[in-house]
Amino acid sequence: MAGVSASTVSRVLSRPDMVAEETRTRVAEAVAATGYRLNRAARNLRKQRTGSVVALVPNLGNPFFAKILDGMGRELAAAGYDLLVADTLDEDGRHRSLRGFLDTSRADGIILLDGLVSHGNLQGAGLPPVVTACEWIEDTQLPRVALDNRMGGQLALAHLRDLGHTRIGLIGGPPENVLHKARLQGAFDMADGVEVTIFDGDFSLRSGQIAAQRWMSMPSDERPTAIFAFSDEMACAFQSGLIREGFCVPRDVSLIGFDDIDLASHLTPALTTVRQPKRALGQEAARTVLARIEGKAVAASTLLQPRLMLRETTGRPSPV
Amino acid sequence: MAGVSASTVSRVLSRPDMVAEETRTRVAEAVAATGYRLNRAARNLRKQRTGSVVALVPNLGNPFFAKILDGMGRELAAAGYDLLVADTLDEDGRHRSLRGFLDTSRADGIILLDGLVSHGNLQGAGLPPVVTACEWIEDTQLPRVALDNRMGGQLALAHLRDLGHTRIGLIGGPPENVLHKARLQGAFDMADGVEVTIFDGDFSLRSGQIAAQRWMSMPSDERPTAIFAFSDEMACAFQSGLIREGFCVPRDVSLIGFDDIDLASHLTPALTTVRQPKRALGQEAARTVLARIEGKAVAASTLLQPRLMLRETTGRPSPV
DNA sequence: CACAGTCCTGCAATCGATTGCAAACCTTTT
DNA sequence: AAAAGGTTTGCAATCGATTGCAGGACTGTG
Repeated sequence: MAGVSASTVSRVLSRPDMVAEETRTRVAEAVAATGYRLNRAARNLRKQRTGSVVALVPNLGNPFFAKILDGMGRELAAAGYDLLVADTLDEDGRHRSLRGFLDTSRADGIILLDGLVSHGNLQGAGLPPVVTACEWIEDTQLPRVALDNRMGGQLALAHLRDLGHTRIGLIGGPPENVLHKARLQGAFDMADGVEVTIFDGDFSLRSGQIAAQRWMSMPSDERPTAIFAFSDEMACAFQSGLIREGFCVPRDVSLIGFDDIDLASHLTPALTTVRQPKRALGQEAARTVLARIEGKAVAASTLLQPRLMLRETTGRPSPV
Repeated sequence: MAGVSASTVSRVLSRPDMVAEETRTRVAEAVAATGYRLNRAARNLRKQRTGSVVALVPNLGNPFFAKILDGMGRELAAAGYDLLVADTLDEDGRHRSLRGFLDTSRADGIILLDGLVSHGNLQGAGLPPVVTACEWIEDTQLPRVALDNRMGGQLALAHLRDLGHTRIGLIGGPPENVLHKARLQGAFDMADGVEVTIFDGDFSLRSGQIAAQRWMSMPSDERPTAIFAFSDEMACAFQSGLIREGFCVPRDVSLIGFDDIDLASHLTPALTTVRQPKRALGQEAARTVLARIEGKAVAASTLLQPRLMLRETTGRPSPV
């Protein structure tokens, strides 16, 4: 050692101003010389905190969540917190128990990105603060950070309607999904005088492909002249399904997606879509848990604004 | 309590067979009734472990890594470990110090997915075991889990050559990148009698776009008749850049990518590419750290096999 | 009945950092 | 010179689970 007690070392590291100049440098030298590293488990035990935040995502492999986690991770790292990630779904797509994560000795805060978790699990004393992000859980008081999905739906549909489309198809998500419901509502807000057809979907490429088949199988005078897909993946698969069969976008059908994934602008034709500020969502979610961890009050709901990205897949309906 | 000491409770939870049947149930009831939760910080302190593994990735937002993390996360969760993620790069793309993570009180093991970390940081006693995955660090003994990138390069180039191409362009990665070097080597292994042109790249969409411009600016009798891009993103941007100017794939140029991202098969035309088993890479990396954590010996290098995914972007060179 | 052998449980030390309290030292004022 | 105030440091308790060791209870055998 440097001839001082452990208390002093601790103080040098946490509140250096409390320690005399000379002692401080002596300790600092000893720390450097011995390569001393603070033991986090001991600190956590004593301080009753963990220094980490858990993000619970339905599917870690989804690129959309990757961008969100990126924003989240940076914000947390800047505040000195670690980011722990875990799936809410097991290999078979069933929700697994989250009990293990809802534990103050595991994490100081939880960011939940899955809206289909039963809120029973999130009740009770002694849990770390929970914030929902991107998705949210209905009938619950948990703070929410999300895109204004309803507005997103409005933007998309208004755009198509403004172009003159009166038969519009929607490729939605799972019916229970809150994003699906909110976007649907937004779409219907703007659907006066529009005939809306719903194509089932689940945000995946596969379901976009299926929607394409269904569209092509419809009599041509009944086909929607425009499609609003609730994810870029579905839009992309829809588009490629059609092009593969000789249809042309936007000549035969206008198409608008949702998310604005990086690839959207590099498709041919480039995909018109509703942009979600993904990194900003992650950052805002992180800020919100951090505030809750520090016991500050936070807004019940933080809505970020979507933006319409006009590119090449939408146009006026063909005459006739 | 249930009328027993803390020791007994601890034993019920960790080695129940050591405890009498009756005591065990009594304790179990008390645990259920009081909602007792074990404090992980205390356990970690006592056991000198953390129960978590850190994955250090160059860019959390990259969908490619998302898939890898997915496989990794599942494997680790099954073994009772948490997955912590952190970026090796700061907002400006500079490498930040990893000292903080190389600490046994932070994590029991490290999976490093960035090949450009100077190995000086990874030396020294008292560090948790480090395993490199996907990328690796040259001149170092760290265990590696990666795709056989050289083989991937061979597959791609052999395919193009077999189709009859003799002028082939490569869109590479950053020159220092180990993946770039390995794929390049593989490509040259098969380049007998082939005139190879290198287009600079960095795996990003943007660089694919730039390569497209360069290709189009070449005199048509000097243009490579086939392109091998070292990432699907670059291939995709290259393709869209060309199509946008009225060129046709594979009529005017054959194109093969690398990775097999989900979208590859939903582009038009669908992208021929070299598939990386992304989840398997993550799993294998996880298994390897776990083995190292348990002190087992592991292979110095685990290579997974790439697979050629034949789709629509490659064909024979046009006559003339 | 005594003794050995099992089985179960509690005692107490331990992991390493933090922090309230008080002692020690130093400066300034009366 | 003594009292008052301020600064710096160490002492010792604390966070909660784990585990080697020892003692107590119980069973079976000679």
